Amino acid sequence: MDIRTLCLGILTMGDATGYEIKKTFEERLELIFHASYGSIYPALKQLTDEALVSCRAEMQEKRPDKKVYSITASGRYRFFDEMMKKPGTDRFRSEFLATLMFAHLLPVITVSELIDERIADRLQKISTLDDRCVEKQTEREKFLCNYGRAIYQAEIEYLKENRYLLESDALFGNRTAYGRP
Amino acid sequence: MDIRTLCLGILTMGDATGYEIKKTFEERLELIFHASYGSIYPALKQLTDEALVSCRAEMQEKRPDKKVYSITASGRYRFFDEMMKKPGTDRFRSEFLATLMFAHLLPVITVSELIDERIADRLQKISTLDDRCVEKQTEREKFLCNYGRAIYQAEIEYLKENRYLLESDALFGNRTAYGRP
DNA sequence: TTGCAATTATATCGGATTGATATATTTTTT
DNA sequence: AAAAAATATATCAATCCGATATAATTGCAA
Repeated sequence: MDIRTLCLGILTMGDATGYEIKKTFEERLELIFHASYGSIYPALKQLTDEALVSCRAEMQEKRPDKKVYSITASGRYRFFDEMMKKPGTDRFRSEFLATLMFAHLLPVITVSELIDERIADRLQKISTLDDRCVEKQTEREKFLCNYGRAIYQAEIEYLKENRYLLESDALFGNRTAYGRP
Repeated sequence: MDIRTLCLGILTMGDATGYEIKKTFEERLELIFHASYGSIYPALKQLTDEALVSCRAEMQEKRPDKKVYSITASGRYRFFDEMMKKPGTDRFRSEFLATLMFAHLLPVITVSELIDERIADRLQKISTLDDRCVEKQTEREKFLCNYGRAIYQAEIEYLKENRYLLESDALFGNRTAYGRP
């Protein structure tokens, strides 16, 4: 499953411009998939070439033309076929966790601050999800909102209960700052 | 933080070949960061050019030479500097969740099987983590193991308790298979 | 009211990364 | 004895990210 497929999926929810698709990725698919303009615009071009989406240009006075994309019938079939494939494995990259992996090479204070900030960030994310979840939405979107909530909450609890392990580990390993005690 | 930096980090734990670094990514950093040969070998080449790692070739009879990499003093300094930077945001991509987002376009049975398989997969992952966690390891690695465990467990519980939301949603939305009821 | 930041909108480019593939020998399992 | 898995390095096309360029509009605070 690539960005092209996800763009098709977003277009099953209604016509949209490239800009709006990007916003959908940010606002509703943040927990699920990331995509940047650098992949969305070329994806839409390719999909248009393959006739999986159609594109109408809405002229606007004194504004660049808005290109509104619609999914075509063959686009819907293609999307369905893609969805029926077994999903590939998750791809995850966390610089935060990578840093914790080497906590013993860092000053204790840095590790503590890092964890504090992470907890604050997760709380922030939960509150954003809560706001978005009360709005009118499908059951599916509520499901995904609360899914994110549950995972973030579990992370916060784990960090609070176990941070001392890293903070004391760093204390002992930190006789010099460069990993050679 | 890029693959180069992570390779440096792995080399702070001891000398290794490209092959061994790949195994470390798979076995110990699976929860954190993904990297393939296509990025690891070029990374090691670049790091060597910058003298952040050194490389000695161990001749082996009737086997390709093993290239064993060691981190240099300037490599350690560089790694420390990178670790002191604020970590960037997590990057996540889940085809599983993306599929759930469009559960209403799929047959109910498919959604159910998908969730069953996901739960089975998470249980499998927990059991692998458990095996690995009992082995001799640092506090940090135990912390990360149990972190993964906590997140996977939270996911399983959430799926079990809320799957009915998607399964009934699919039931209602599934009058035709292509998203046009 | 004026000026500045944010939003709407499209697009491209270099660089990073993936997943597949090629090659070749040894060890382990069947 | 044969097949599969592990050890080991390396490259390539395709994909994707983050930054940047461009440009007009809207909203808000000084």
